[in-house]
Amino acid sequence: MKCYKCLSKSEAAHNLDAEQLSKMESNCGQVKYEAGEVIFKQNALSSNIIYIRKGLVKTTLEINGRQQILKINKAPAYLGLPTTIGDKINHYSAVSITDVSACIIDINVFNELLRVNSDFSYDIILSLCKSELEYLNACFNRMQKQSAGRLAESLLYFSESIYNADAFTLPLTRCELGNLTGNSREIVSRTLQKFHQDEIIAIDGKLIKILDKKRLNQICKSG
Amino acid sequence: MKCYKCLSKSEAAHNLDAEQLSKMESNCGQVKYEAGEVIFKQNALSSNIIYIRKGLVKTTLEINGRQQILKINKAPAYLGLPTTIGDKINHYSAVSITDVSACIIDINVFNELLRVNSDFSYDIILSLCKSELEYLNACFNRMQKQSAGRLAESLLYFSESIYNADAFTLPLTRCELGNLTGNSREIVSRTLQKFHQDEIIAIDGKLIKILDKKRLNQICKSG
DNA sequence: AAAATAATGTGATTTAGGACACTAATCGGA
DNA sequence: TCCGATTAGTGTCCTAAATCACATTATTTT
Repeated sequence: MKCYKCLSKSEAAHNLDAEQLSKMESNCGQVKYEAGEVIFKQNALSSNIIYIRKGLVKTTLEINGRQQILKINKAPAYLGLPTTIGDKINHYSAVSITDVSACIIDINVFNELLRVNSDFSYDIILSLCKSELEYLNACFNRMQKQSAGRLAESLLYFSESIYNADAFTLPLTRCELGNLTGNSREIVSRTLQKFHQDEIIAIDGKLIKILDKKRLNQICKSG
Repeated sequence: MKCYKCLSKSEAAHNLDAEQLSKMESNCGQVKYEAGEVIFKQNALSSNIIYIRKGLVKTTLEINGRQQILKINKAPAYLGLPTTIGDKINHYSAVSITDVSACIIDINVFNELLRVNSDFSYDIILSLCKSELEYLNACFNRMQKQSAGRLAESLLYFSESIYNADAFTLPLTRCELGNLTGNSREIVSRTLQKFHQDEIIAIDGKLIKILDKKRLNQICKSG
């Protein structure tokens, strides 16, 4: 597919002219991943920028056998800008959690585009800044809140930022939800159960419906 | 002082030509802060980029009366790029923890420089990427390790990244060290005491000397 | 130098949440 | 359609760490 008529082009890529787009196009692979595939791996050499056109991807950090899900990345989004530009090796892994369509862009071409098109590079700066603000928020959330607050935050995040719906199918297992929120699998189970009992949410396996968003927000905010 | 002969210019600013530097110079204030002064405040409108030429600054996030120190920023460094470029209001505060010399750069001028000089903007992208990788590391550190591991990490950070010395004067109170590492004041006291008893460090008030770096590293890594 | 304020050290108590052990359910493949 | 393998729920126990409550020191302030 040609980049210039791509409908899921990134905000930044709208600043590229025909020549620059065709340059990108000829150095860019279009790939499809099924759910659960590794897109790139922590500690591997990083030589590509990934642009997610469709789907959800988790970025994870693993040390000493312990795994932390850093973020749920939703299309459209660049993946691994920091880890590809900021260092030679990947500081984290990326794994698809739904079916994913992605463009794999050569880092050298990407860097060249950053050099020649300042509108493009400014948009990249913007997105890096916004992503950092998100991380800081998440950092606070995880550090200063306790179990229920962190979990409430995650549910609201899925509802508001990922699915834009009160009811959704959680794309993660309880264990992964634990890795995302810094809880054990058991605590996730119990806390969700508790929310269910209190009629804040309804659960049916992975299907979750937020019944009392106000109360969930309160739990999230008060910690 | 003229920017073009400034010796503590940022890496990025070395890419600016004479004209661009003079543009920056005429829209830039040089300010000195004593330890403990607020440089910018969370929730205030953000209209300046701060460049720290000398000193240490803590960035802090406060919600519901709970405070989290996000990072100890050491000169030379830009402060608040994400919060100034990424949003209209500051998502966090910055407070000097030593005497600080800083340049206050108007955001509009800074943005203009990003637009006209792609080498400058590439270096800014680089520093944003590196800073994000640092945050991710810190995030993991704080999430997955327990008290002693987090504290060990902080001591090593001060020793290796801030002071480049085994002995140093901690620039934070026990309480602040708690806010940085996600511990209570009491646990910080007790754990430092414990390290002292085990002859891993020597303490005299704020003076800290690392005696057994190997063991401290091990505590840091194993969590 | 005295008084006020803030920072630190320490014991006792409480509690959130992790670990383990097991059962039940659900999924995915041949 | 059956079987092994993940995934989920739940009770019990235990530990790390927060909190409380003071005692004790530094540091400012006047």
